[in-house]
Amino acid sequence: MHMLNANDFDLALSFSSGQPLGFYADYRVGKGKEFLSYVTSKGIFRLQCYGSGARKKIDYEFEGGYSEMEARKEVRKRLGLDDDLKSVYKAISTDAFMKEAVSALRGLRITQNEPWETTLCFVVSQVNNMKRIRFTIKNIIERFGAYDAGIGARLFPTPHDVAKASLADLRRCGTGFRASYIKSAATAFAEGFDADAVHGMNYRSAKTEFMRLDGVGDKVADCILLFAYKKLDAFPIDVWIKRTLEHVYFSGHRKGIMALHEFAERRWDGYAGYAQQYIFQHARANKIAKKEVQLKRMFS
DNA sequence: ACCCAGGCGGGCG
DNA sequence: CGCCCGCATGGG
Repeated sequence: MHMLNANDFDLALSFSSGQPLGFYADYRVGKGKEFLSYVTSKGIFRLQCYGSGARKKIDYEFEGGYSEMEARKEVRKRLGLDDDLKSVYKAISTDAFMKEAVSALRGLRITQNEPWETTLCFVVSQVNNMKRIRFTIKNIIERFGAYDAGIGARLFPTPHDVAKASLADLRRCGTGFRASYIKSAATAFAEGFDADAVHGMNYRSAKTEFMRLDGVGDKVADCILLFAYKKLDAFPIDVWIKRTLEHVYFSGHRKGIMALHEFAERRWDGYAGYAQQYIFQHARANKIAKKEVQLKRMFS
């Protein structure tokens, strides 16, 4: 068992706020500890989180193709432990709404996941809900991941594993109309799409590169850049973000996606991705702007 | 019976 | 560019 210090890290929030980790990891609470386990394409990690504030600790163990140093780096990176939250909070606490969100969600971090895992998760996420996204991703792991007898579990399926699946088999995982997008993205990753090269690109170029994949548009591309490449200027705009920005900053007036991108870039320069995650989670937790939408619909 | 869910691609003007 | 539609599927 190895140990890490994890100041200002809230595992439950980071896990449950719609990030890839929350789509394929297992999480539970007990005995004053939180437990998290997740598979990668190379192995498995099991974590225990305990303590609070500046004395927060994480014990972890791993199996699979990782050296001690690689495993430690994997956990720190995966959980976002090296992010300087003080700087983040300073940059995104631009108004009363953001201060309230930060105050309510202190310790929520942006996780960093593998590009292929993240792509699969967010292609599956489109016009879908959290519960079914988790259901579908777990089905895909169970059905297509290679069984590792040493570990006693299925690893996260590689692009090749998924590319060779039939559309019908993908459908059986609950993917619905996204099956062809998934197969197409898996094929691209398996046949030379250079996911590693994207690390060295700026946000704009990286986004253009990912949007060439069938089934990856503006929103999914931003999710991949944020949650796999940690490009903090990425700002995924889903229905919640759109409604909430319109509600909080534009008196409820409707705005186009591009206008909202420009707004976020100006307002949270360099940290828009973090702002987005706090807006998303805070809006959902409090159903902000949702009742208003329903009322409008009733009287229109 | 309807609406909604971390959208996207294609067609139209 | 903008808007509108269909795309599976389960849950309120």
